[in-house]
Amino acid sequence: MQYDPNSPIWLQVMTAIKTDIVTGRRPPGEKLPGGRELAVLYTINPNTAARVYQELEREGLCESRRGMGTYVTGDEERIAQVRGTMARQAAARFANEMEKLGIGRQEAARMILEEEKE
Amino acid sequence: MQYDPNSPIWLQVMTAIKTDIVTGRRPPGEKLPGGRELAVLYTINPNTAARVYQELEREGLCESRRGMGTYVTGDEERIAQVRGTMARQAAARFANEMEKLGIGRQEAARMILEEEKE
DNA sequence: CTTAGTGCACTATGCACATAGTACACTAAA
DNA sequence: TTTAGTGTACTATGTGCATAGTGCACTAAG
Repeated sequence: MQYDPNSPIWLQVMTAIKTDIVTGRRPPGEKLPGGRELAVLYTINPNTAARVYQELEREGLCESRRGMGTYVTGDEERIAQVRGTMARQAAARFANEMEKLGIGRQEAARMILEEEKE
Repeated sequence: MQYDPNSPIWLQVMTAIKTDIVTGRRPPGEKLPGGRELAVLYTINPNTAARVYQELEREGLCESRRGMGTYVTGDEERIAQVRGTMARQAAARFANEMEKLGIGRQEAARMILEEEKE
């Protein structure tokens, strides 16, 4: 994984796993990799990995049990709620950025539809 | 101005001024506030303010002249180019985020058009 | 020449992040 | 009971960001 130096690594890894959860790639109740294993998977420090799970737990997306591991929450309503929030926030941020650039919603939407994939 | 603690302040202030330049709120050739004055305007440290101008100069959006101050570049082509890049990058980032959430371009564009303003 | 404003280059401190390493408590399985 | 895997809690180090403060070189205006 490629990391942006202008943003904390724990936040970037957290967002990646968060996305896996809300899209169902990591289903409710599933066991997540152990802290030490996560560190290897994402080439980060075990302490940073622990931070990732702490923050995910704080958002109600997973539960850590000492000696057993960390699991995706079974609260599907919460997961759906977070997914909606993520989408709405992304849209709001984009609309805001474009507005600051003096580009209206019509034009912004058009750019999304016609955008080239690189 | 409100600062996001998960991103460097110099980058946030830089983006703000960059936006002012590409939208014409700060026209080509205009004198920008002095480093010490900028620090007061944005409630940041003079060193951080200096960093902002250094980075803006590195992007070819302003020119600093010792003893005279910092000025918006007169290269209007460069300004237009940066504006286009900012818009395209914002669109690409948004489309990518939505794709990761399993939301297609049609739906993403619809959200932009129908998004509520808060 | 003097002065004010400027860019620019330093030193120093505090903090968060990321790293490395160690240790302990707990759980499940052999 | 022993063992492996786990979450959790420490200490310690290095780095970048942001802060504070000082000083110097340069420019334009008085």
